[in-house]
Amino acid sequence: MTMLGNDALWERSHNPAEGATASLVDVARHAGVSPTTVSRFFNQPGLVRPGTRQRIERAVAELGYLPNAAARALASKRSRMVGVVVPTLDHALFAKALDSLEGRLAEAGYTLVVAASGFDPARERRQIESLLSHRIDALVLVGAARDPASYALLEGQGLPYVTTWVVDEDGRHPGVGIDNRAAGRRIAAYLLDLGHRDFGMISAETARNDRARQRLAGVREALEARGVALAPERVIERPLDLLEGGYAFRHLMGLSSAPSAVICGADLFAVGAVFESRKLGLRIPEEVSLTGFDDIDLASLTDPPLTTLRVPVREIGARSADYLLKRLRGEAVPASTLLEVELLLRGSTAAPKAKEARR
Amino acid sequence: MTMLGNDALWERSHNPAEGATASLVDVARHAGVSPTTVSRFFNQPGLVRPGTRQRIERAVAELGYLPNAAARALASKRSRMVGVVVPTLDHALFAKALDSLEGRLAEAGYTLVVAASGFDPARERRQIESLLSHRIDALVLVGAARDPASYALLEGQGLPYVTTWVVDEDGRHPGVGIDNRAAGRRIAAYLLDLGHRDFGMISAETARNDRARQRLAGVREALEARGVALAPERVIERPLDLLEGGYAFRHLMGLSSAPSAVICGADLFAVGAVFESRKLGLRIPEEVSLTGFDDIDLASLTDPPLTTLRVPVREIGARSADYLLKRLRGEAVPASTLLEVELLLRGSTAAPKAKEARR
DNA sequence: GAAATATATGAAAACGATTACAAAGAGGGT
DNA sequence: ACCCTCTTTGTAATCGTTTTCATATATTTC
Repeated sequence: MTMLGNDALWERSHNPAEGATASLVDVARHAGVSPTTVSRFFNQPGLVRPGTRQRIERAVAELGYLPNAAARALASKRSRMVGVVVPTLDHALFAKALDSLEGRLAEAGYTLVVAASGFDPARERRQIESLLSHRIDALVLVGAARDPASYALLEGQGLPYVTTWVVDEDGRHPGVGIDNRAAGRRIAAYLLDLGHRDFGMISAETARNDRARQRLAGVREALEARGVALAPERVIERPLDLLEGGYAFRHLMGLSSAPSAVICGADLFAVGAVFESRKLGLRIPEEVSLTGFDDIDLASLTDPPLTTLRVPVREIGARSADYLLKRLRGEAVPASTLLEVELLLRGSTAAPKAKEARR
Repeated sequence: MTMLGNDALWERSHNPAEGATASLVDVARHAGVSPTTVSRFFNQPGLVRPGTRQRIERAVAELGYLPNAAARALASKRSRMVGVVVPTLDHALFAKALDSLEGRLAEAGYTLVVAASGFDPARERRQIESLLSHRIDALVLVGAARDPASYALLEGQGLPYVTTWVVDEDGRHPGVGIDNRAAGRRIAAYLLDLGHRDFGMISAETARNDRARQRLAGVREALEARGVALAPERVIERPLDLLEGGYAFRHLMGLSSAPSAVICGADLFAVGAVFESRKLGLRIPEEVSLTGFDDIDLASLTDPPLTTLRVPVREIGARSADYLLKRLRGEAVPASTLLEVELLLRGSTAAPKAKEARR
């Protein structure tokens, strides 16, 4: 290790290769300017003269300087991090929404901090606390039903946040999503129009999932409006999973009077049901109509392809990001964004068999 | 708003409801102890007397105090955040691995910071810089192929990290994953043993994906070892997507001499191929054998179910977390963890048609 | 009951940025 | 030349913790 004596300043451990990460002060010294100027160089480069800018640039490169986000956050009270709490990452739709969310945020210089709640409100609250502790600048949540304490926390901090997948009916909380209840009504109405009167439904667990709850409620509403009942034993609630969809379908079709149409609260269930139908030797849609929800990739590939409601998942992520970014910039924003769901008519639905079409 | 004069200390804006988040100093004052003690209360509660502890507990509750992680990170040089850069979140396997990673880390009090690289090494490097800037305590990466500058950064900082899905052959980088090359050999050997000699392969884009590259290399090795060639036009590289698998399969089966076995570098391709086979009127495995890779949920549900190699995805996430947590605790850890892949023989493979079984 | 050892607490200096506020230089008008 | 304004740079306080190190208060020990 040769030492040439001409590098003037060597006050502390000034060795860049040492892993002793350089600080802004080191950069300033190296460039022969004040720390303030270096800070400006990063935050409002326009305010620093081109010549100075170059010297700083060089110092930064030579020292391999990386700003310390913690110090930054502490001093500026902005962390440039956005938090998100999803029920689970192990679900294509959440992951897809996250992907577009992350993309938009990264473009804007924000980093995404992720936590999973496992559909548990108490755990969600703890995750929110943890994120708040990290002083995130904004927060993305899924669904509207949660521990009131969670909302209290957010409002107490005045933190910008959005609820996604849903739009709060009372407009109390900003949201980017769809009207799950209306969507439920829509798919039920479609099947009613086809002539169906005997329904079964496969739903995610409504106790822990307000989207599922609303979809089910919408279906119920539409049926009741036409005087059709949906008996409790015709509604199967299961954890969201391909295989569970198959089991539930088998159960429904095994009832003494089997439904002529099965509404699934998620495509995953419906896909499972399609596979199961083959094992059962039941033809879809001839013997039973089947509908999904979400329009995952698979939905169009099954045999028959699924009639379903398309939920604009990536758009939910992107719009949530946009909403928060605008709020962070202090721009005005609509409280909520209601996205359209599209009814996709494919091969899994048809009029009920003649013998069933009463009335 | 009533004001009773008996709350002695009211020096600054001491209003908890105000959203003016209380600081540790506020808590200390409120509890009548020094900031040091409050800090201890959080970090080494054993060192503070039960009586004092209770007073602090109450002060914390009354003020709704949330520690400021930025300040904590700054002072302690530990952020309690772990970073991860995945190619994309829009892929069930990465999401699933992330889910188990997040779970393990959250248990241990660490928060997960997520970034996506879009399979672009330059973007990955930038994401790593951003994460380093946030002073993450550890980092999870996917795959082994990346901008050397990225590794330089990590080593320069002395940051604990793991590469996942792969295990570096030369042991230069700690890894938790499988031996993709050996897996490729394995599936090819199995098909060779069945008597196949005409192969096609559907692979993700090897230029951007070292896992795919290794799987392909493994297949090639096994074939060449038995004197079987894999012509370039028999290898289709496509973005990882269900539909692309179908297109590629159609293309392969349309070649003047179609392969008797198609090896897919991912189940997603294979599932797409199964759907496509139906459209083409090609029977699997009678007319063509098909294999997948990964064992996603769907793989066992298609008709026929897929012969594939099971990759222990959740275990990759969990073990990565364990590895990093141990390193963070300063415990000794094996440099790399090689996980087993399991060959699952299902219905999509069979001996080639007699006319083809030469030799 | 005094000395020695634990156990609990505190004072004050970091940590590495940002940000008012102040000051110095540059350019323009008269 | 002189004053004024605009641009560019610098000084010093601040953000909310952790962390030495020192000190005061219990608890043993003999």
